[in-house]
Amino acid sequence: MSAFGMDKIVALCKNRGFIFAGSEIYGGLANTWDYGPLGVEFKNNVKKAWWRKFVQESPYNVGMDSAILMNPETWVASGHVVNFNDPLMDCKACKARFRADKLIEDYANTHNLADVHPDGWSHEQMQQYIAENGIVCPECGKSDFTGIRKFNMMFKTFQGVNEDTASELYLRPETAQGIFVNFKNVQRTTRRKIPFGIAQVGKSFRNEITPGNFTFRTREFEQMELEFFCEPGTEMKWYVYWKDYAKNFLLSLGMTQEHIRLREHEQAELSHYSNGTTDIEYLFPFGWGELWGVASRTDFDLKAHAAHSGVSFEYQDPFTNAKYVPYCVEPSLGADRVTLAFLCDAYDEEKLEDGETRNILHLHPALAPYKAAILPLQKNKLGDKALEVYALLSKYFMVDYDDSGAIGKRYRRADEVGTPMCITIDFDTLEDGSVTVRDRDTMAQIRLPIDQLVEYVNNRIDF
RNA sequence: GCGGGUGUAGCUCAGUGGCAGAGCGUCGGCUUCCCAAGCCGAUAAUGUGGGUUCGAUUCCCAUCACCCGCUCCA
Repeated sequence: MSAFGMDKIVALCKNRGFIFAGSEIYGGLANTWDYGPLGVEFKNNVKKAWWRKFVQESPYNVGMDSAILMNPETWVASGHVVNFNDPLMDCKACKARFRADKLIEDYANTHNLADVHPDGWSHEQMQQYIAENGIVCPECGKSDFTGIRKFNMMFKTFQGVNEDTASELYLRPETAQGIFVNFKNVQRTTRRKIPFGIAQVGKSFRNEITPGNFTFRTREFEQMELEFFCEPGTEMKWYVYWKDYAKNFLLSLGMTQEHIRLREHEQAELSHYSNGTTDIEYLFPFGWGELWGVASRTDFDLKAHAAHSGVSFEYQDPFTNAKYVPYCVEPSLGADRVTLAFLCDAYDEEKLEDGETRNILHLHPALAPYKAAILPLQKNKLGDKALEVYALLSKYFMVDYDDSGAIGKRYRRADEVGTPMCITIDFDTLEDGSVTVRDRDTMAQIRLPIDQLVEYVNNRIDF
């Protein structure tokens, strides 16, 4: 377990403008969160870092940004319409909740009724079967259920003016399908040869039954997904490759190694489409939580869309002329989750020699909302010079300017939001054009000419 | 969704059936000028909606939100 509770993280986020509760003035809306001025910088930095490693610096991958609203047939093909749709019923006596199809399956199994498969049944059929066979609540043994309520994890909305079934749309529950349906477009226009990948960052929506743990599980969330296409038979090599690549990404941005673990799914736990899945988990204050799902998905997705749309997703290898539907390895990362993980990992309360405590975020400089704080040691006489330095650096970086209160207090303010460098302007600055750069983590101070600051900060934020 | 708990200032907490308080923070002024100094001043709150009452932040009901546990979870 981490040393600090989530309440400390939430309090810091609220106090310093990282994350606010959503729609607060109207009494809030459960489990929605708004990123404030510092939070949006921080999260954008996380996304930029991911994009740099997975698109910009990758010899294999290209990016795209697909629409949230997609033709509903997409979700029929992907299986989400069927599998994201649970028939729920509650026991009125003991308030326990069950899936009606599971109740019937369990009943069929214990009574050796091999030909009872409720998968394709209507709700009326299931309800009638439960009543006729006197299926009882596994919890309390009574037979007093509510009616079946359809629970679909996908958010539904309407396109156009008519709110009828024909204009029904879903908000995408994952970004991946937007990549799959564009596979041919991207491959043709970029002239990529297998193996190559398509990356995307974007919002997804799932009507989770139980969200919670701050921004860890919300109904609206942002994903950073890569769909990597390779030749069948090579997928295990790439599966291992991206698993390592993903873990190294977290480590290169300073995440504590002991707070990361890779959990390989058991054979029985694997989804029907996967022949290998690993969760990269982080040790949050509330326990281990999944950050990154790395799954070998075989040719399930492309084949499903090919079958449903009638469009062929066959790829012809230009060297061997062999034709095949590519296999896919999918490392899928939660943007809000990994941002929260970096935040929890960076949070610390340091006891100082004088007995005082300072709150500090040891964020990697690449992720910190502000790269530097510009602090004039004296407001009236040094303010103009300090604003010059601010103008110079703000062309390239997010920097803060703070001239209120004692210098020590301003250092603490900067420490608390993870600003890695504090640049102080003093009376010598007016004479020789040099400033003091104070390091957040070591508190060490060095003297630098103003014209070397941009290069210095640039080196510090590299990863 | 179920059970329990909690809602007072930006934060942490007092308090009362009859004018709602402190510390911290924030802002302004004076002073100081390299690690939360000091003084002066300012700032702002009873989650929401009903009910009982002459009067409710306080008592009752509902609702919303949050926390803990359960349940669920591509």
